[in-house]
Amino acid sequence: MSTVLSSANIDPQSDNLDTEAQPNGRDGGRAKATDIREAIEQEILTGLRKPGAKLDEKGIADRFAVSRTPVREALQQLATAGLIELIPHRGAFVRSVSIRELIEMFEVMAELEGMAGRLAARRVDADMLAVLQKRMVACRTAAESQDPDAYYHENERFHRAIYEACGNAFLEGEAKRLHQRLQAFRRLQLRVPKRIDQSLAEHETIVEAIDARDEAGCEQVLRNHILIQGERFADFVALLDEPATGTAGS
Amino acid sequence: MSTVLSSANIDPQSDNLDTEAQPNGRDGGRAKATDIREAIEQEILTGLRKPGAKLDEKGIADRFAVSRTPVREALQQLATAGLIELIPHRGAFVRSVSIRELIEMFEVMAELEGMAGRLAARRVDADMLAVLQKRMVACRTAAESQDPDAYYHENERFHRAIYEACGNAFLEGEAKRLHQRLQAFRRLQLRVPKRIDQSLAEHETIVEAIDARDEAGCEQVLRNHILIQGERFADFVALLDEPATGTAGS
DNA sequence: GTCAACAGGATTGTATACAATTTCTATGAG
DNA sequence: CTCATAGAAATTGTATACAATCCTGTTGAC
Repeated sequence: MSTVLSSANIDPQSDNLDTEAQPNGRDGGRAKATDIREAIEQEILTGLRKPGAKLDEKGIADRFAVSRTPVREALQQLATAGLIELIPHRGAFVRSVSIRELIEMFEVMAELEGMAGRLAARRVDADMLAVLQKRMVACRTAAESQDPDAYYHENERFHRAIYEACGNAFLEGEAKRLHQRLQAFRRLQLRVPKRIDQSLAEHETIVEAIDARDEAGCEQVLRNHILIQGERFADFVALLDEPATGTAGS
Repeated sequence: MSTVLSSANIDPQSDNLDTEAQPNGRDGGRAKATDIREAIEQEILTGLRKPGAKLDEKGIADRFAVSRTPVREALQQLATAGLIELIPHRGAFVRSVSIRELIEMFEVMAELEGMAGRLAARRVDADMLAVLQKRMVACRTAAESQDPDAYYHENERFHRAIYEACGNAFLEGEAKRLHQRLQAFRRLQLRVPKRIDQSLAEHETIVEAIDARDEAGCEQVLRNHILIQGERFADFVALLDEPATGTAGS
């Protein structure tokens, strides 16, 4: 199975992660299946629930003060989305993402992003271009503030703007889905010192290419923009390797 | 909402499509949630269940001789996969695919296929190449038999072989998923008279490109190979237009 | 001391019961 | 005759109960 990121068996993780982890706002809207799905999804993507960790139905049900029924529906959805694995009669487990699979995902992401950029360069109108430029400026501001989290956020919005500009709603959906799936890793990746400056420079090049209606150029830059993240990330994990690695047995 | 393919309101479709439509084989293995999902999925993809048609929980449950619980789980999965739409307190409906969305999906499919071809040309080994050639020959045999269904089947296997040869398991999964999603439309598309011959010729070009390790060439041919299907299909529906079109209001 | 077999407990999968919401139908006003 | 409204029937969403399966700890044979 090769190396795996971020092990489970660190903490039994009693599944009542927090007593305060109530759904949305006060109990105004009782937790529906969708709320539960989103909550757990977020916990997985942010790394709160570690790969390999088991998701206890009863525990989650108790935490949200509902029965197991809506919890199971949420788990079904998460399984179809590929975030967890549902083993019959054994339970639900956060899927372990191997380095290999992660690189593969970045490879596909790069292709989709490149495609979105190419289409955006072909189809963008004045309004959309203005939005993109605005998002890019926001990225620059965030970068200057030297706050990785702020940049992370603006970077997110910038890329989503590109998806939206591509004029292909289906592609937009697929790209957002995969983007979200990778978000936890992308975040880590931005810690690398000079990466933010480089990322920002690439953003500028991307917007210029779209402005110039340079389809091939935009595709190329955008694709590399993502691929670099994948490679950098691979380097990153190759460096630590031991610490948080190896789920079952290294 | 623009034009939509294949309307629902043709037949109440009493949801007991068939009394004989029992699950797998005899009742040896009782119908689990997965079986139900696959059965319904197939019914949707083959066009048996038409876009907009409602999926009655109780009806399906009765048909498979189970309670509503596993049926609901199956529906959840299908909703996440994008095949049906789950409207709260209203029920599950087969998603209507607009022509626009369909073209968008073909556009993405073309990109993924092109990518798979490019990677296959880069990474293929002797064994995989042999498999591809074998699949291609099988396509030729089927084409010569003038049997659209036979060709459809072999065509399916040929494309899956390319996905498997690309060396990116994640891409392979995504491509197969989308491919399956489009299978119903692809099938229709092959009815066009000379399309099979042309498709076969393209297959031969693709294998040659992979054999020659011509990444760019293979990507190009494969991408067009899919895009043509999308365009042809758009032409196709534009032709009929009226007959089986328009779900809510034209 | 090690390993296999078995019983008990715990957890998942399914069925049934009930609550919440929507849709259909009938009634009556305008 | 049309439309709005109220109530009944049907359907979805959730909770609870039960069945099937798996995990754990103990016992006993070798």
